[in-house]
Amino acid sequence: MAQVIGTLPWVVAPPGLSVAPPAPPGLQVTAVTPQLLLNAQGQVQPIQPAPAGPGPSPTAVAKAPPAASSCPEPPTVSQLGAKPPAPPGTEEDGINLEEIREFAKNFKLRRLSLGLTQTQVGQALTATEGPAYSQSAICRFEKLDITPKSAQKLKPVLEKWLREAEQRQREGQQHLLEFVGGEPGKKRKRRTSFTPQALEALNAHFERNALPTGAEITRIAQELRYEREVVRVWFCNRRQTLKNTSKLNVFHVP
DNA sequence: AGTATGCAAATAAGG
DNA sequence: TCCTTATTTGCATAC
Repeated sequence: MAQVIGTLPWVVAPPGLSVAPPAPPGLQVTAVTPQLLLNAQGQVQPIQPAPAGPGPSPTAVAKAPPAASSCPEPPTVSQLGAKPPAPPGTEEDGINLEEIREFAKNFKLRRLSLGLTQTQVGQALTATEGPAYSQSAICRFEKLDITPKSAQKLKPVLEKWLREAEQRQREGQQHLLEFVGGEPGKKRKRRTSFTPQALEALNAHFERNALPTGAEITRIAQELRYEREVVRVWFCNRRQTLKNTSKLNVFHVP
């Protein structure tokens, strides 16, 4: 059977490594994130020409699609619980929902006892070997706003971390939020944030050709200064989004 | 300040 | 290798 943690080739990016931007002036390194301090990833971000307005106004993102958000979303744990017959022993695809619910509740309680925020837990998990999760993930887990499958995957990770965190507290609370363990670095690649300029360019390319060849993707990537893979995936996702939205519109003619 | 959440990157799985 | 489809997950920001 498939196992918990997937096997990702993405190497963990040790925080605090210096980027070597071969890029021209006006280089931008990943949008500043308030929640996570570590950026690393050593990814060269896109150049940022002259936007438009010299004004200091920060807000300038353009909303393209009107958004018809109602895709076939998978049911979350909490939703499943609201089903008619949901007596003791609720199970979904071999997953004990009750147990997960209980742990989620418990987890939150114990997290609070440790005096930690979701953000801190997320950071701790990120610093850890093994899978990393964000504040969002912790939040969703506690609320059970995730699929049973995801919850099942998260549970052991949180369980282990919590146990060790409590133990560390018990002993000298030396190193607050860190712990070693788990396998070698297997972490999800950090999510790329495209600049509005880059998105504009990407969309322009997409309009001309939604299915660029490998060579074209390479060119675009170089032009925009993003990893080729990132650009390739962008096109895949863009196609998917387009397909999904138009599919919806067929049945929803306003 | 923490937490919740919308949109969309990133990933998994089957060609 | 890279596509599609389905899904997981996180950045950014709203609350």
